[in-house]
Amino acid sequence: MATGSAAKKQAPEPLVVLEQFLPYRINVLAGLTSSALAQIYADRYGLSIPAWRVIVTLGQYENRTARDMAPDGVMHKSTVSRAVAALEKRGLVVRRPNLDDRREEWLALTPEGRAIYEAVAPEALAVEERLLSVLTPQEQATLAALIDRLTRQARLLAPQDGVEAQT
Amino acid sequence: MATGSAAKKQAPEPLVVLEQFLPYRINVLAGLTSSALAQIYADRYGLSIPAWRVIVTLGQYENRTARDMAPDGVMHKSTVSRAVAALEKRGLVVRRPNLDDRREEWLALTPEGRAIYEAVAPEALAVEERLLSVLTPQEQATLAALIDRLTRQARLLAPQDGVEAQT
DNA sequence: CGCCAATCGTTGCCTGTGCAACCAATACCA
DNA sequence: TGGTATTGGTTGCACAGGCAACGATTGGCG
Repeated sequence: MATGSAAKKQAPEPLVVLEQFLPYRINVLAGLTSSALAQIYADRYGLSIPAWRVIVTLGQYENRTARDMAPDGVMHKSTVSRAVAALEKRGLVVRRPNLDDRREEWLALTPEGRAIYEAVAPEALAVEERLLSVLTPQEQATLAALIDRLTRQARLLAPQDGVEAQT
Repeated sequence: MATGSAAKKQAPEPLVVLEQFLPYRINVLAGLTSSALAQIYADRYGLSIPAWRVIVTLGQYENRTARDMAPDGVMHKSTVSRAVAALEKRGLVVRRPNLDDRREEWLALTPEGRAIYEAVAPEALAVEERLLSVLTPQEQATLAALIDRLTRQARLLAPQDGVEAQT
């Protein structure tokens, strides 16, 4: 089996080459982009990733419930809960009870929250743009489509989101 | 200013649409693939992501130092340190002092470690394959190339050092 | 109508990990 | 040669976030 102890200290038979393993490469890319963005929304505005997502979602939809912040279970509900609590304490988000269903609450940006949103969003978009600047528009579209298909497939392979469905 | 308060409770002017924001989508995909893989190496073999990476790297290169486990600062050195310590305690990895430079130590898989490697690796590859099964070989190559270019670019935009792994 | 199940959101607990300070060993250089 | 800078690796500290149990409310079905 294999080449014994020749060449360059390669193990008997390398089954996985990490640098070519797709999940690894996606994770590395995700980490790098997160890190690039964190320079902006964390360092400069004191926003965590969950907080940033809440802000952006509310900037997009005006008012939403906490559950809507994590459309596909992308964030855990406890994560959302704490992010919203922090934003509320900072006066960036307000809650109004939903009188039709008092289990949930409406969330919305305060003027201060919207101000931050309008400051951070363009900067985030600028980072995205610099990132994508190495791809042609054509390639960007291709990438988006591929990511979509992979994401759909990954959702099938990942553990069901209804994990907490059983009491 | 835009359409006022028409339609569907859209905010004044949505600057960022989260679902189309590339860093977000990459992060979501990364999270899903990690989650799919975690079913295997975490649930079934009790390996964290850092531990998995150490095992794979050692399966690939026989012996390496701890620093080699994180080629581009992909993992923080403290993360590697603790992962190695845990693997050593479980008897999956051994350390030999490097007499030429006693600051570092050589790492290698024990027979038990290699056994786990040989059990986990094929399963991980199977997940990758199921993931990629929605793409043609052509598309897979395209994706790999695009990810590479994005990763290179992201490395320029990210702060020179710390990047972390998704859980 | 009444009871059980499901849903929204919060919180205590615990693990993982980034950060920075630190130790030991080596490299660099005047 | 001696002193300082660098590097490999570890560890205390703090904090984020997943999990699960919980309270409150609502829905569904007999």
